[in-house]
Amino acid sequence: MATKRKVGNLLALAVMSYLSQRPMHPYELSRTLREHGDARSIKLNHGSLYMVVGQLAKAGYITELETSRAGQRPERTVYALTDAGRAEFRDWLTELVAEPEHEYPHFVAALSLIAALPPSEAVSLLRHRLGRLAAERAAIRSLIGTALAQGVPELFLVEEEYRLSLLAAETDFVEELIEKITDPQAGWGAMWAQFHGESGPPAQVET
Amino acid sequence: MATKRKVGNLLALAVMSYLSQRPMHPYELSRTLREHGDARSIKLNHGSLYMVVGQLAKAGYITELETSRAGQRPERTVYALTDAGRAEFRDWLTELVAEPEHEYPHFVAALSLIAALPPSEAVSLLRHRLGRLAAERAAIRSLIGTALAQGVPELFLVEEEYRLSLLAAETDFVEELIEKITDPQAGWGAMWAQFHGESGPPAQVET
DNA sequence: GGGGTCATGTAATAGGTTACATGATTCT
DNA sequence: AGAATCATGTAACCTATTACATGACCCC
Repeated sequence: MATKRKVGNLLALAVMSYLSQRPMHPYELSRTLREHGDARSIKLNHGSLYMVVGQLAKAGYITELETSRAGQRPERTVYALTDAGRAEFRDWLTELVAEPEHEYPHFVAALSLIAALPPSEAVSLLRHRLGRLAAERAAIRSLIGTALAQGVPELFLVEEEYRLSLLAAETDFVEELIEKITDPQAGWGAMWAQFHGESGPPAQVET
Repeated sequence: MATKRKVGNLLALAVMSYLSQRPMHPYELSRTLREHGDARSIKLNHGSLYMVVGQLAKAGYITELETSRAGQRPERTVYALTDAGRAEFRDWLTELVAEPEHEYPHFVAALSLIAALPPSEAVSLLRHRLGRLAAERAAIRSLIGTALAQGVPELFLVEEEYRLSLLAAETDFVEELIEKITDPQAGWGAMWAQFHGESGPPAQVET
C-alpha cells in the first residue's frame, strides 16, 4: 500500500517533480502548480502545500537551500531536492504508473446505494448526470484545444485525455444503465419499484 | 461543494442507508458493510465508523435508541435514523447520482508527471499496468459471476459493472498511449527522449 | 486451558483544511 | 487615498487512521 511512504500526499510528488528542475520557495511552487494546470490533477491548497513541504524536509527528501528576503516581504525559504528525494520521486512515480490502486470514486458509492431511491427518480437523476457529463467533456476538449493551439505538446495533456476517456466510458455506462432500468420488457423497474411502493413505472407491473 | 455537508465522509451515507432499514449498533453496521460488499465501494475502517456515527449523532441525523447489554459483552448502543437523517440521506444520494464531481485519481496524477520518466521506461511501466488491469477486470468479472449465481439481482452489482467499464476504458487508453509513444513515424519518443538525454532516435524506442 | 479470533469500543497521533495575519503592489 | 489583490506564511481546528484494551467464544 502507498501508505508506507513517509510522505503520502500526492502533492508531495508534484513538489518533488518541480524541485527536480530547479530550487524554489513554497509560494513559487504554489503559483507554478496553478499556472501549469497541475492543480487539476493533484489537489492543491495553500495550507497543505506548506505542510507537505515541511514533511518532505523532515523526511530528508528536500533541503532548505537559502533564506533570502527581498525588500520587506516575508522571508522566502528556498528548497532543493536531495538525492534521497530524487530516488523517492522516481520510485513513487514508477509505482503510480505501473500499479493500479483500488480507489473510491463518489459515483461508485452512489451506485452502490442507488437502490434506495425509487427507480423513476433514479432515472431522472441519471439523465441529469448525462447532461453534466457532456458539459464536462466539452470543457475538457476546449481546454485541450486551446493548449494545443498554444503549442503545448500533447505529451503534457495526456492526463486530460485520460479524463476524457473515462468520461466517455461513464456516459456510455449511464446510458446503458438507464436502458436496463426502463426497458419495458426486461427492465428492473418492476422489481425495484416494489421496494418503494411506487405504482407502475415501466409498462405495467404491479403485484 | 460536498464539503458543505455537516458530515462529509461517504461512510456516513452508508450508515444512514443501513439505518433507514432498521436500527443497529455500530459493530453490526461494520459487519454488515463488510459482508454486503459495500466496503469495496466506500472506504471502511473500524475507527472511522465510530467517528462518523458520533458526527451523525451530533448533527441530529441519527439518535441513540437504546443501550443494551447482552451477557458480559461491552454495551452496545443502538442507533436509529431521524427524520432529518432521512432527508439528508435522500438529498445527498440524489446529489451524488446527479452531479459528477471533480476528483483526483492517482493515475491522473501519475500521467500529469509522466514526462519526468524516460520514455522507454514509461512504456515498460505502462505495459506492466496493462497486465494488472487485466487481472483486476478478471477478478471483478468473477465476483459478479458468483454473486449472480447466488441470486443477487444485477441491480445490486451496478457499481462493479461501472468499475469494469472504467477499467476497460483505461485499458484502451493505455494501449493507445503506448502506441503514441512508440510509433516509429509520429511517436513522441524523439522529442521526449531529449529531455532525458536518452539516445534513442524515434525509430527505435522499443524496449 | 492457552492461543486465536470475534465483538466492542476508546484514546493517541498524524494528516489536512480553514481561518487568520500582514506588508507590498496595483487599480480606480 | 482607499480597495482589492498578491505574496507569504502561521496557527487553530477538524478528520481520519492506528494503536490500545478487554471480555467472550471456539478450537484442539
